[in-house]
Amino acid sequence: MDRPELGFLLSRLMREVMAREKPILDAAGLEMWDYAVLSSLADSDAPTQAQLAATTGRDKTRLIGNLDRLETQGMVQREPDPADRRNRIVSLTPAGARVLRGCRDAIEAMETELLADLDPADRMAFERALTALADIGR
Amino acid sequence: MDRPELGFLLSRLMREVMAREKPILDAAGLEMWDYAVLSSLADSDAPTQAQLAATTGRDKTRLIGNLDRLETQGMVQREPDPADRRNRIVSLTPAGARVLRGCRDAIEAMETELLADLDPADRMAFERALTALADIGR
DNA sequence: GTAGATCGTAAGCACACGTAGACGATATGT
DNA sequence: ACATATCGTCTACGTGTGCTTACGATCTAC
Repeated sequence: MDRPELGFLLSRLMREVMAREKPILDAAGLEMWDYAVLSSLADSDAPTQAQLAATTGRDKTRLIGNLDRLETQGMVQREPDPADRRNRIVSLTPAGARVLRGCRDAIEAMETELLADLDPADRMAFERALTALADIGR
Repeated sequence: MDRPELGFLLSRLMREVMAREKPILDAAGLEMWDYAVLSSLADSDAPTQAQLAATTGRDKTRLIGNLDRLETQGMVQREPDPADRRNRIVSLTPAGARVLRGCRDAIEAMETELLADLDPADRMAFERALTALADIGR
């Protein structure tokens, strides 16, 4: 008997998660990538745009458009790096942090509901294993 | 402390899995989608193209090109459905099944290596939970 | 000071995607 | 019989994607 393949299971689950995230982000006026950027911004501090692109997995040149939009929406600000003025340091504004907080709460609630049917021990092992595996690609 | 988000963890892991699958599929001369089609073909029997598109998540019109290529490569055949001649029933040829078998073995080996560092109990719980979760979207 | 690398930005490219529209062949409802 | 719907196919469109190149500003090495 074949073990079902990791890739297929992951893509199916991913599609489901994204489908459930979309209405939440729509309500906040955010694209998927915007949210990824905001979220990554809240975790790492004072990243340059190149670092931000690397951590989010977004192309460096594509990131610019997202930042432009987020900046005009007042959720993000770009400041020159005093240490190296080629860099632009991106940071969350209070408004951006507030929007992000709302989305995160809603998404966390969605996720706990998604995982609710699992056996509690399996659920914790799942989160633990997933966290470990996601760090493999550094 | 925030629980890291499911979507981000999944996308990171997915990227890693796909990166490791790519050389295997390249060696077999298959695209990602080709493999998904072949694999789905091996599991469900006598699907029409519409059903195949639905189970793989591929767009109906995009699937046509993949089937064309796979058919000229002799891995797949399309036959009219005797019960409803509007349908075309897609099936694996022996050659297609052989190529698929090779890829599946290689990918399974890659996956066991990927999961090798997990605690055995966690690994089993992870697979169990992932399988259950992937079925949520039917 | 000069040469070379790096950062953010802009513009262009080729490609994959989903969607929609049309078409012939076929099936179904009345 | 006729109208309507479905299936596979093709074409066209708009969009998102990564990649490449170029540029000015800036830093680093020598």
